[in-house]
Amino acid sequence: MQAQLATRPVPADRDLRWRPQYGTLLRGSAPAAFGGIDALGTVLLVSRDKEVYAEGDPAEFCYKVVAGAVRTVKLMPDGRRQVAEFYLPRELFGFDACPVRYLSAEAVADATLIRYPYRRIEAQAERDGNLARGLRDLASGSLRKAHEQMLLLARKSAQERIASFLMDLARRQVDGEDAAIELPMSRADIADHLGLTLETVSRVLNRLHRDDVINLASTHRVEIVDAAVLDRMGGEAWSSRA
Amino acid sequence: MQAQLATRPVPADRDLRWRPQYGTLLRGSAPAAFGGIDALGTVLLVSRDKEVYAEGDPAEFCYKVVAGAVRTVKLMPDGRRQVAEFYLPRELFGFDACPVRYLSAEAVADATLIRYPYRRIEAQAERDGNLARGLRDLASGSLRKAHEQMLLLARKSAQERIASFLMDLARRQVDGEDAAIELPMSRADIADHLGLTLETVSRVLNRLHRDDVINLASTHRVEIVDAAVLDRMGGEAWSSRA
DNA sequence: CGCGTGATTGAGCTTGGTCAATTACGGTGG
DNA sequence: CCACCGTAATTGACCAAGCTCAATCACGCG
Repeated sequence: MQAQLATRPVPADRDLRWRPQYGTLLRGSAPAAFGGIDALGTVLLVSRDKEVYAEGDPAEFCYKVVAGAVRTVKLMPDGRRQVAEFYLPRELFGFDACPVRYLSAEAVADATLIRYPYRRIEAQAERDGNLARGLRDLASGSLRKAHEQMLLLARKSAQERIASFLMDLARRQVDGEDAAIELPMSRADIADHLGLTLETVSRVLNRLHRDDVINLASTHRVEIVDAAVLDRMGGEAWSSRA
Repeated sequence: MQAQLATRPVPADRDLRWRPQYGTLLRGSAPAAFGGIDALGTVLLVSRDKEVYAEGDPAEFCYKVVAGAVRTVKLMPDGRRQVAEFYLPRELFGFDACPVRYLSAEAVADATLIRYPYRRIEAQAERDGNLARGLRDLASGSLRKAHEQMLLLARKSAQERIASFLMDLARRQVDGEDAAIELPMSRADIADHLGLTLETVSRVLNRLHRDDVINLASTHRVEIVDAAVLDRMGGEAWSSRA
């Protein structure tokens, strides 16, 4: 449902708007530890390809994705690009405890976000040990993820990268319908996340389709036909969850 | 001097030993914010290729390198390896706020470390705001470094990777003698850090030598002949420091 | 119904990997 | 002090995964 929203442009009269929060949007926030922060947030709509923040910006806010999707990006002067991470509904980003952004964040598809003032989150964390632990877990989680991505980029084949990526998305997907994955991002985005070209991404996806490991329901929707095979393709000795 | 120590085997009667701290070893600890923690540490000697900790270990301690060098490593079941980071004298590692190690740490060369109990560091940070900020900076620094490495692995050529690596080492080197870098690690270690093969590392280093950008004084010692060129080769629009 | 962006597919090509010697170096023992 | 030995580094020849360039194709939107 919210993926629908992701693909259809919001009738925005401005690229970047914010409004007082809606209680309903805030239900079911990510880890329980973050329950207390919703009251601090305001809703923010960002349309496709618009920046949430830019490299070099002061890091005053952090965010939760409600709908749509966000990518964090690092650029080289000549245009080569690395998509550090995608953020899906319910996920938090921009929580790095740094004074200045070293990545930019952009909406992959029209996105609904909640924005929290960093200062106030920190203040809250002073009082709420649970939240403080949540923040630390978030930080250590990002670092762990980054190191997994480094292994992927340094040592995995194109097919292994795609397989790992799809299984990761499948695990993070909100809905319970096991086998279907929304891919709100373009092939180019995937390529820049996995250190490949968009042609290679396309080729590998279609090969996996031909080999009946996945089903390309549409360009932005993949159904996993054989999760076990896909998982094994990813290389790492993952931790189960059949 | 301490690089010397790195290459010459310590006459260790045991692979892994610890002794009460030596005051003299603790001078000039990394960022000023960490001044207060020295009293909590004990000295630890680890000989070449021995583990400081393993993936899966509980993360009870964190460390400072006094002499020698350490690498953090991630392995795939089939043996493919990624060296996440090297740690040189004065640098801190193992400070990730996670309950369990997701990387292993090994001595690249015989190393002298100082080991701090994580709990006590945290307790200290409760009282010492400076230290707390130091820990946060360390975390955000690692994340930033990891993302730079992701860009390197995903998008840079072999030559760019080597150039970036050498400039990074040069900047981190302790001594003032500008142009000389100690490379305590093997070509294979470098390769596994940069997502290359050891043959490619060797070829590129020797090409840079032939092109008079660097001078291979010995296998483990590189002198930078033309830092500006090397820097430019690295790709990123670095932040100066001629 | 047509148009434009994004995806797919194909045909070479390049960079870096593989395999295989050969060389050099540090450490050891005579 | 020097010869020897084992490991690590270098170098070469060849190979292949994935990139580049270039058409097509197809889907979503007006």
